[in-house]
Amino acid sequence: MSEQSAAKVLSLKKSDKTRALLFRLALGLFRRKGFDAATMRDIAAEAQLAPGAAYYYFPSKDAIVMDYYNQTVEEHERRVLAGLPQVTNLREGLTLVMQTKLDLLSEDRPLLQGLFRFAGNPGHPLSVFGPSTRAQREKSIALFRAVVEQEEVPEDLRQLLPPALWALHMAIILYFVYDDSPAQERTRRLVDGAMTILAQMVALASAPLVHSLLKPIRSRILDLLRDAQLLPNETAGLSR
Amino acid sequence: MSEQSAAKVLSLKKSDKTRALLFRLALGLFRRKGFDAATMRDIAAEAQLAPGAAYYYFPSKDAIVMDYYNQTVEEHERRVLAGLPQVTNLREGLTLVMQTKLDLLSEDRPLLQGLFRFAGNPGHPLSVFGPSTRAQREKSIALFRAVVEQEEVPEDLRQLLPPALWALHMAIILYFVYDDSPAQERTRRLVDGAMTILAQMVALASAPLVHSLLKPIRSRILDLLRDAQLLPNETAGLSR
DNA sequence: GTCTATACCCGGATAGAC
DNA sequence: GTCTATCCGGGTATAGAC
Repeated sequence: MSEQSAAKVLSLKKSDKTRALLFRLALGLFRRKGFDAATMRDIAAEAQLAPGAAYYYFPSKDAIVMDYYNQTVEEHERRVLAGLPQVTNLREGLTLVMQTKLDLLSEDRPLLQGLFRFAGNPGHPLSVFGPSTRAQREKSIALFRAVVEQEEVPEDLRQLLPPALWALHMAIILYFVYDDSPAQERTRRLVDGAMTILAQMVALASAPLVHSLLKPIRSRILDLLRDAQLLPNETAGLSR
Repeated sequence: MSEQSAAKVLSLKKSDKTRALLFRLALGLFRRKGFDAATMRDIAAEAQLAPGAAYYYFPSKDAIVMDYYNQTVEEHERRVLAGLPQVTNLREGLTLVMQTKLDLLSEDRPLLQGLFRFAGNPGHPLSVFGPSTRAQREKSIALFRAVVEQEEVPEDLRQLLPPALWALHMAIILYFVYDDSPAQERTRRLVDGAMTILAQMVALASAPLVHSLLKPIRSRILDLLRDAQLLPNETAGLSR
């Protein structure tokens, strides 16, 4: 390995610094002004660069959001894995995943517009439900799976819960974006309450008697979701 | 009432015709090319008008979608009310509301991007979850309520179900937008299956024994949703 | 390889003419 | 009332300076 490439790996080249700076300033602007109002010109200007310079580092405005999305997913994974050893039951595990995510996004509500904007656009690379974000989506679902698998949970619930929880988590983020209570404490309470109830329902559904009683209905649900390709079997999620 | 205003009411003035024409052509373009790709210039050109002329009839491109939204909600209500007398049980009622909606939207999947685009933007007038679309949202929820109230359903479920079903219906429309199976039959099957299972679960939860068993958990859910302002009490939905 | 200056172009919107 | 001409902002492309 040459000195040069060693330097590339170890210390940040100038371009990396500039890129990071642009990214940081862009996030700041997105947060302060919202995704639409913050223009590429603003971003470049804040870094005291010409507009074109920004395009040297990011092929498009969306690409910045894509980076943000990736970074968020990775940081979420890191924090959840760090907290997982302290978890002793399902409720705590679910709460960990959800609240950690909200911690991560706490400042980013105006920015999330940029992510939701394409949620209804199957072809768009930034669509959170689309094929191009499948890797991130599956990483997210895997976090829920990790939490669920720490428990003794019936097989069908093990399959069902992770994607269902991910979907719920998307809905909660949407709620979070709309929540104008101070520090979004309303969302926080909702999460705590919902996770408590969910854990109770899972426990109830897992109790032998109820479990066998509900067996047929659960397998019908599984069949339905499989047919709808909503369970990550061979083809995952809405992504196909 | 003067002749003039009588004429205004009875027959369409030229401007009304032009407006209707523009609206029709706009929908056609939105459907064929998607919301983004269809420009106001396209729309005006198709009506053989100058771009600015379109703005005489619609204050913005979004306004066309707003009209579409209103029209859809109203037509949905009309069709559901027409079908309601034939409904004999909850499953049929739920299926009626959902499938009728899909019938209505069957050609409009590319256009729905225009509606979903602002779903994550609380301030935007077109946001389906926002305060400005509250009237339409409540009309929609009322359809579900009408269906639920045709049945003998416990009080707490009566409160819970309509908004929950509306939320599910939004999720299904999202699924529908992503569904590339021929004629979206996958969504159709999903709806049929989901409504069947839902009706079974409601029946199960209403059975006296199970009902009292589940009483505490249901009331906890109600409290939670009320605190989250997700039930249309004094303040409705995400709309506040 | 990094960046500036500038231009392109689209498309939503508007001022004002007929 | 209806429409033409025009504006303006912003994402993006590019030519070339350093």
